[in-house]
Amino acid sequence: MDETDRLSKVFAALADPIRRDIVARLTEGDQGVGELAEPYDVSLQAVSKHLKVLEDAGLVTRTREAQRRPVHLEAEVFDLMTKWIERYRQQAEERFRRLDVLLERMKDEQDPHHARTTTRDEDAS
Amino acid sequence: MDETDRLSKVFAALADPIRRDIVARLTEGDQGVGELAEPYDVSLQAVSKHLKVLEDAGLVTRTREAQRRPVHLEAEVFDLMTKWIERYRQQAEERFRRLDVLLERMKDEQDPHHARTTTRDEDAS
DNA sequence: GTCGTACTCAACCGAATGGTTGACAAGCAG
DNA sequence: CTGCTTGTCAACCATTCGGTTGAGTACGAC
Repeated sequence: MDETDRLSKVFAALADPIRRDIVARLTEGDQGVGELAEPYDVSLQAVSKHLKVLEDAGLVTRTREAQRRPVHLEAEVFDLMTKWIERYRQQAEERFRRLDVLLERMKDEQDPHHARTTTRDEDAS
Repeated sequence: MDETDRLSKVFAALADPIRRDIVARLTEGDQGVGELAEPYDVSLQAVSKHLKVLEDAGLVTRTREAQRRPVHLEAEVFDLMTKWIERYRQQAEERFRRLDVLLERMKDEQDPHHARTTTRDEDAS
């Protein structure tokens, strides 16, 4: 499984509110499937499926401890997302910064053509 | 649309590799639908749909400029994700830090029961 | 061994997703 | 007005997704 694929699975896993909530609650410590399922108005099997999705995304691992199967959060995967987001956020912000500089320069030059249809997109191109 | 809903849509939008790539390319500047569609082996209509998903998630806005409809990246939405991720990442890391302290204390006390079946999950519970 | 606990697996179902093609709309260019 | 460009909308289709119920498995308690 390559990184693109992994990233897709992580984002898809966190697209579901129940799964996001499970991840949130797991930061408090490992929990069994039954405990995790309790707050939601769905069957235990449904939660078991959600956990499989989280596991496939690498967000969670499941071990065995007597009859219980404690679920453990693997927080390192967050890094993958954070890296992706930060990379493009920074690029986007850099672009906006350059745009601001450009606009500032245009203002300084007192450009008489400045009054023409100045849509944001035209400025940015 | 509440924040949970919004977050779900953003994550879902970025779960698709084509949509992630479009977002990445838009950091270079606004682009028309045709330009955006060119690299992918899917129809223009398919890309148009992808853009609608990104727009519904608030990641992108579409304006009109003659026949073209330039697509513009709204980088602020990244913040929503980053906040969510960071919150739980930090909680998770805090928990691991506490766990490390606990383990350290156990070691210091030279606990003679330490040799029993020591799975990672047991340690964490 | 038998019972209860804690789950998972399998089959099914309706809704959503990602793709297609075909028809339509909005705006220049002649 | 006609035609070309640039997209969108609508209908359809196969696959995936999130849920269900029912059966099965793994383990500890008795």
